[in-house]
Amino acid sequence: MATERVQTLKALASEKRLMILGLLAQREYTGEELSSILQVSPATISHHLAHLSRAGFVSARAEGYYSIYGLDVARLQEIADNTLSIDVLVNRTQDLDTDAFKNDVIQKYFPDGHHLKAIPSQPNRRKIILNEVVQTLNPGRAYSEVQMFQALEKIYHDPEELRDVLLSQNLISFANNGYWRGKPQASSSAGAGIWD
Amino acid sequence: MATERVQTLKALASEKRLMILGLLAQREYTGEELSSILQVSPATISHHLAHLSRAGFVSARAEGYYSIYGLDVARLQEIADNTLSIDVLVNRTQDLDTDAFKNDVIQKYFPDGHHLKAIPSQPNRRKIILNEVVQTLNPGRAYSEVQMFQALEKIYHDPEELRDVLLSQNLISFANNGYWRGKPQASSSAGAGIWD
DNA sequence: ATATCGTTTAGATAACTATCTAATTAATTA
DNA sequence: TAATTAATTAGATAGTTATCTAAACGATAT
Repeated sequence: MATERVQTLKALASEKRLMILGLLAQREYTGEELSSILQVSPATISHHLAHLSRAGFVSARAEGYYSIYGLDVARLQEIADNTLSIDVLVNRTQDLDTDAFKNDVIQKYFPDGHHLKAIPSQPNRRKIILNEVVQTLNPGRAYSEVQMFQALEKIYHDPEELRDVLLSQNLISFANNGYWRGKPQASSSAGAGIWD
Repeated sequence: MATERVQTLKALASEKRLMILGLLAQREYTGEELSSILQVSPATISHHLAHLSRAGFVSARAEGYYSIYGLDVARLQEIADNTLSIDVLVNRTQDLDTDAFKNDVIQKYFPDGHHLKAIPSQPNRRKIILNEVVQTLNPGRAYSEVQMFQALEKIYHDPEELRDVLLSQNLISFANNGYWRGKPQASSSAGAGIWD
């Protein structure tokens, strides 16, 4: 079943029902009157009114064997204000996994979770994947040429290509004789022995 | 085909499409991203976006072989303000024949257009029919007992009953020795010879 | 009491909608 | 040029909805 807000909008998304609302906005009507005016059977009118009633737009009052229907004007305004506001729409996306696309891409390029199958050519995929690769590097230290090679070798069959791509995207940098994740760290007068 | 306003509301009356609107309210998305997040095929996303696009809520911009979709915030507000306002709803009832019920009743009780089949027992039908009967009387003159009998005899098989019912509903009155349609006319010193 | 009346419910059917897969298109990359 | 990619369109199917007729219901009228 659909959620309440969709049921509410579906109640409105019907020519006949909008006409009923328009009529009830002017005065109360019985079912048989609506049936004559809208040229549909009483059963169909009953169906439409039940729909509108469920959504809270109209209320019925019994009088003899008549049901007399009236419009709840405030409810209409409430819908216009609340159901279609940006805030409400945004709020209802909270349950969604907005990282789904990112995760799908990662899943596809790291089928086993560790080894990169290929470097994506499309910029959006490439950005996601390279960002994932760079997570495996330590941001606080320098990598020698060999160390970077060894680190990337675990991930990809062509470490040098991967390194060059990371460089070109400014995800790693080269400074003070070493590679760094992101921008180079403020060097504490680097010398021999910084390669742990 | 449904009217434009119904198409617009139908575009909104869908959980998936409301979610798309909620997402697009936050930033632009491509179709494939929406496909991942909402867990439906790209074809289905395309279908939903076409729907929203037709209703004017989203617009697409091509970038490479991507379509990048964005939300028209003003359009949402416009819908909330215009489609669901009482004034608009009332306006759209102008095309309806709001006398349809009355006409149906008249048709049913005057099958040949002239002779009243029966006096309805339900107040709403009775009111319509008696009002129709009284139209056949001249408002500017007095009717003698016999004249009233003759006038109603043309319409109904029991003129006396009809006359009494009209009297009880105050649709005719008795004053200055004669019957009048509605309230009695200011008599110009009535005497013999007023029975034309 | 019996019949009548407006409404509602049940059941059936036709029209519509959401969704998928497959084919097509337009653009990009190798 | 050939292969890949995202988007769209076409066609099929399952689920939903609008509408009708007929039956059931609750109240009124004869």
